[in-house]
Amino acid sequence: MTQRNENMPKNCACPMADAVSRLGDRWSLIIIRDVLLNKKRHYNEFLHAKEGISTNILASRLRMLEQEGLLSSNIDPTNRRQKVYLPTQKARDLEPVLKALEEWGLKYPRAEV
Amino acid sequence: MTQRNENMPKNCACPMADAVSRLGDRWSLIIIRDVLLNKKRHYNEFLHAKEGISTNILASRLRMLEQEGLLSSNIDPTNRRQKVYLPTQKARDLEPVLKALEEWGLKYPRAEV
DNA sequence: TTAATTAAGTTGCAAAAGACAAGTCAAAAT
DNA sequence: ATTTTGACTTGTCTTTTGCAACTTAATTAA
Repeated sequence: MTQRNENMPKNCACPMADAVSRLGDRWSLIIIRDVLLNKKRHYNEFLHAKEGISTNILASRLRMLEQEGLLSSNIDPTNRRQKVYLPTQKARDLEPVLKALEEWGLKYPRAEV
Repeated sequence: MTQRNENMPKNCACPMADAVSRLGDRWSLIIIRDVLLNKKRHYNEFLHAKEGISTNILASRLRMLEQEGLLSSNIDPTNRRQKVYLPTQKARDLEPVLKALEEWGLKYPRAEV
């Protein structure tokens, strides 16, 4: 299990740094994007995002996002081996962050495409 | 030198993921916050951010942010051993991202303070 | 009704990134 | 001339990531 930057002080008094310490890794926001904007709901859908996350990292991120209260999960009653992940309000409230990142990314695409 | 997630495809066609692959680590946005909002300009000021970045990581991040065109650096003419880092427009355009993260962080402070 | 497939993981190992302490080196202050 | 300071680098250790292979239970196919 990942441990979100334990050496940052817990009460760092800067909500922005606080947010970064919880979301500032390479995958959390990608998963949030997929569940929020691309309506992905299952492990396999997240796994096949074109960014290419690996299975163990995906599993640990889903677990962590659930612990952080950004995702909820239930077993699909119609197919008991499918797990359904859903975004919480806490995740939905990240949409402005995604939007802002998207706009910046559009304005400044990476150099050596 | 850090290498921002080389295994993400370069042309991943999602500007948001593209932005995350360049800024989604524990320190880049903290440094951008300091240079942008807290008007920090020198290595030592960044170093003493209350989040506690270590010297080698700070050096590599400053170098990388400069390469990415988010910071410019010049030697202070009045004190030739001081290096002055300044944000570029590209960095200033991250302000909406910082704002959005801050608002989310305010609404959802970390649990076990 | 046994056999194959599939969803959602786990395990093991190598490589990369991060943390911490100590050291370097040139410029400036004493 | 000596000490202090700013901006780093180096070395070592730990943590996180990436990759491949394996597991387990549920479902589908033969």
